[in-house]
Amino acid sequence: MINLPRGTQDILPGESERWQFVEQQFVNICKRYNYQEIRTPIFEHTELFQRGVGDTTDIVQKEMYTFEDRGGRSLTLRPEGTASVVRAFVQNKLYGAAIQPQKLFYNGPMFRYERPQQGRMRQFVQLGIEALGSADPAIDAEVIALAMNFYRGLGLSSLKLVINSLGDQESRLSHKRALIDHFNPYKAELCSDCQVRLEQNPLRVLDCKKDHDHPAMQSAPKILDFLTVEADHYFTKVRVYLDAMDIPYQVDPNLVRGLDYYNHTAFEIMSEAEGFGAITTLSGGGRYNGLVEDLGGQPTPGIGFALSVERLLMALEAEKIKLPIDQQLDCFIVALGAEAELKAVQIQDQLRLADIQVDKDYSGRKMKAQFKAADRLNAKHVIIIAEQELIDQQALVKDMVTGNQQLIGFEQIVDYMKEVL
RNA sequence: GCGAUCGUGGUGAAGUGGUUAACACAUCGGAUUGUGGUUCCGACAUUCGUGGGUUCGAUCCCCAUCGGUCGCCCCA
Repeated sequence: MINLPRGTQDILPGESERWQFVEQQFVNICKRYNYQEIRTPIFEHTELFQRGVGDTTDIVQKEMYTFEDRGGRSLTLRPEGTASVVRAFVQNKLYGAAIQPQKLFYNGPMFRYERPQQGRMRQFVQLGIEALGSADPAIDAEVIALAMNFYRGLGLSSLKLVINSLGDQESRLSHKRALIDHFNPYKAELCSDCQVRLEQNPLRVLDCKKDHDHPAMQSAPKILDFLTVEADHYFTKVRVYLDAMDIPYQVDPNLVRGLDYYNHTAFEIMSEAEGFGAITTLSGGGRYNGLVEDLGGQPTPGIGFALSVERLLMALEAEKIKLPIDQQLDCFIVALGAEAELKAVQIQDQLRLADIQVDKDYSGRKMKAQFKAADRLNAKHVIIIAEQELIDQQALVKDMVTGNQQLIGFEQIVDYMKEVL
């Protein structure tokens, strides 16, 4: 037997309905916020992620599914969605479109080579949005609002929204210098990862879990103290908009996202539900005003977020939220004998063309077993066709809830079913 | 990359160094030759992830390997 690759999963009937529902709800909310779907390839040139996500990130350094195709090109299964969307934005000249900002959403599998655990798969599905072409703080708030309202609309309540500002380039440079000056005296005491981070990306030292309790961590210079007047003003406005929409949040000055392209607004939404796994992040996002330029486009501001469907379903489970999914079948046809089978197939087809959901037995089982099958499928009605029915040219239609049955002429079945359903 | 833990029929799950591997559910058949969710009876693992070792003998002991799960790191 060949098993599926580590860190992947089959989503089977019974479970797939939950995925469909959640994905449909996401499409609906995106429509309400006027975001339109974009579909990009599942793999891209490796260079896109190296440049877009950032060479120093864990994603690029150790988590990418990279392979060479037969033409010798280095390709990579996308580890996240933003780089591809921005690439498409530049390549298709969407910056020239009449409608600005371009408000896009996507839905699809992402791939990262990691050890699987609860809430972390090698292939996982992200739903995300990107708004390109506006540097208005109201868009930042809109993106956050869409995320929060999506979760709340599904019934989740144990949510924590954490936001921070990473500032503009000037803010970050002065902060970076301050961080290096601050940590250098303690460099030997930090974990090996952090010693490297201090060289490459000092900001990420701040969200190290190992050194979290190191005294130098508590006293480290906060980015918020280094924001330029403009960056500070921007962050304030984002918060004012969030307040106006009654979206509660916490400012966490240590929130640093793992991807290099972020600046200004960064946020994460976590579940605080009991019984949730060790990983609590449901989604994350932020602003990336330099990314379009980094990927060869004109300077264009952008912001977006992505959420994991796996983790969303976990959160719904943890909060014991029942999704409105009812597995029912309008009608099941019980047929006995070859001639009846033929009639059954004919009637079944007519019903289906009339937009009625129908199934029948395909194992030549006895009536009792066919009824059992109808019952298991939660059929609302059973249509019986056998010897006597063929003679009379009418079928026995049984309401499975009340148990009532009625003889209906073959020609009238479609109309009758339409009426009772 | 590191750590913990587990691996018995379609599923869940007991079990022991030694002639028949509990039990439950599901499935199928019958009681009821045209009627479901109830009941009763019967059927259903030459085999205990894979390979090797110890032993007269291993599903049970040892080693290796593969796989699942959870955690660390990091992240969605």
